[in-house]
Amino acid sequence: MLTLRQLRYLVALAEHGHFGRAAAACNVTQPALSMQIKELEAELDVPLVERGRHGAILTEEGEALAARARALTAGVKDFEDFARERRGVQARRLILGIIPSIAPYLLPTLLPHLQAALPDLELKVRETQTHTLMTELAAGELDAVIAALPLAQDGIEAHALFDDPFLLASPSADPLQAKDPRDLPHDRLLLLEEGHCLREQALGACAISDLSTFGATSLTTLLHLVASGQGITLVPKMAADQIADPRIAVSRFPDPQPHRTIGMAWRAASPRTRKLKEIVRRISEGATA
Amino acid sequence: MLTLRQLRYLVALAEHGHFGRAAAACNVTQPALSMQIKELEAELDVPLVERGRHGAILTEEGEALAARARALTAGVKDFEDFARERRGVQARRLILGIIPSIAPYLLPTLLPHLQAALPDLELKVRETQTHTLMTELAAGELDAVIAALPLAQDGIEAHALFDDPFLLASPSADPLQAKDPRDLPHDRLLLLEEGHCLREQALGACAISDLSTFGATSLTTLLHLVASGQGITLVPKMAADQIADPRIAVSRFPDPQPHRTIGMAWRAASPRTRKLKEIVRRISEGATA
DNA sequence: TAAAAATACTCCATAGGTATTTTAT
DNA sequence: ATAAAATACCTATGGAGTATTTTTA
Repeated sequence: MLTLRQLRYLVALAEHGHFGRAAAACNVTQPALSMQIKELEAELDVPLVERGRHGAILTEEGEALAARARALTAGVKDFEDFARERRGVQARRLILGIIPSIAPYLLPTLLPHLQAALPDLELKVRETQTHTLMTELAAGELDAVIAALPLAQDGIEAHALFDDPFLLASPSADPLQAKDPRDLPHDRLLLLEEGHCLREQALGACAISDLSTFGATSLTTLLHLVASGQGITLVPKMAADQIADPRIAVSRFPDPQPHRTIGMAWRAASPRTRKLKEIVRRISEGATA
Repeated sequence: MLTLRQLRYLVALAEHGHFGRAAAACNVTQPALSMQIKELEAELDVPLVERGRHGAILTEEGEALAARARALTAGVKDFEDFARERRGVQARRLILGIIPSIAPYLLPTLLPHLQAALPDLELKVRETQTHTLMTELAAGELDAVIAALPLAQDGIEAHALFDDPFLLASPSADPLQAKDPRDLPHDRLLLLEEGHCLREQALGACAISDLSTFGATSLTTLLHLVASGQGITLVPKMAADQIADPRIAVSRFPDPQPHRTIGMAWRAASPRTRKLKEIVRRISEGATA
């Protein structure tokens, strides 16, 4: 008979790729975890992990099953939280994931606002790229994620918060007036590195399918490059509003302005759905006001 | 630490409302199940069940948690099936739920057709009302459900199969020509009893919010009543096509014809998604051809 | 007072720990 | 040669069984 323990261990193993470390993460010894994984493989009659000198790497089936196991353990977490919520001792802590291109601009206004409106809420924030955030959200490590839409996927629901238009940043020494984003000089366009959603969104706005130039690792770096005259880039309005460097010229595109929609996502089964919707309401009201 | 066993027992208890019978269903003794439920209550710190002379009835929290537990255990079942599917020994058995107002008309053509097209499929059919079917689907007791849309809900996805128009059945002795369904004489309208989706759909088509007349328990009974001149009713075309009784006059409504859309639903996490989509494709092609 | 669930207890399966061996690079 | 995982073996926990008591309608 399959047990939750086996699923938890599988998730840990997938996470760490190493029996010893996975075991440590579960507060058990390595043989204990090894045995349970072995047991799981026997029960399912599927090899889940390839053992090797450099730790454990999951087979294709192992990965697929680990993903499902993650969803299941997250579901169990929600089950427990739900019970806690019901008995009145609602979990005050809410762990929120935000992408780096929003966090520094949204949080300074958002945190005090939420703190005042929902004083019995202890917000914890984590900041990384969309992909990682969504994995962690699905695994129940985060309660909600704020990032650019679309975010909905299996078991995850997303709600729009506000639109964030893209502006054009160019060197003041050689300024460029924003017109049709599709007519921007590709060879001067600077972007973030692969994996940042901002890169994909900017490419989308410019109707470029691929650009093989080097990618910066942060928006700040990108703006430094623009300031020093190395090229132009697209900046979300939230970020553009805070540019103080006189060497950067910011210009608005004519309508229809290219933009991304920022939204918030959470597990559809989350027991905090009500509170999360409340937060969505407050943020989107705050944004339009 | 929460265990799957506890969730399974909770589901069984919710199902049977009786510790002894729930235990029997789990192939354990009554004290074993009692202890686990007690343990679960202690862990969650929530009373789940009210013990009484007439068995066990779940508290409000108990019901809510049992519903979640059902979804979780279904997820675990899917996890196991997924592994089986992966290792090639795909489950051939597929348990399909169909509502009574479709089954007798769809199955005779559908079953041979599917049998021929997918010979490695062993279909088992269960026939009850939509509500029961959807509960069983969510609990993993069924693999798919064919009923009138909308069926989508949390964790369940649904696809349209075909439209099924409503026709008007009236006594041949006193026939009524189908015109606007909203103009039908309410006092002559006969319907199924509460809980049958056909009743709600018919009421919807006629734009009636409520009708306090007695309800028949099956479409056949309903048609007998019409045949004997007791009133009129709406019949799905599938059923109407098979009416042989000369005492019943069937007439088609002018466009836009009132209709219901028949669809198929399954758990979004089902490992059989591919095969189920294949079935949807075959049925909807068969319907339009 | 009788059906249903809880308790008392005993037993055994199994998860986990420590020590050690095997494996793969 | 050495890190990593498997194996061997022991212990202890806890889940399940039988027998019995308590509860409640």
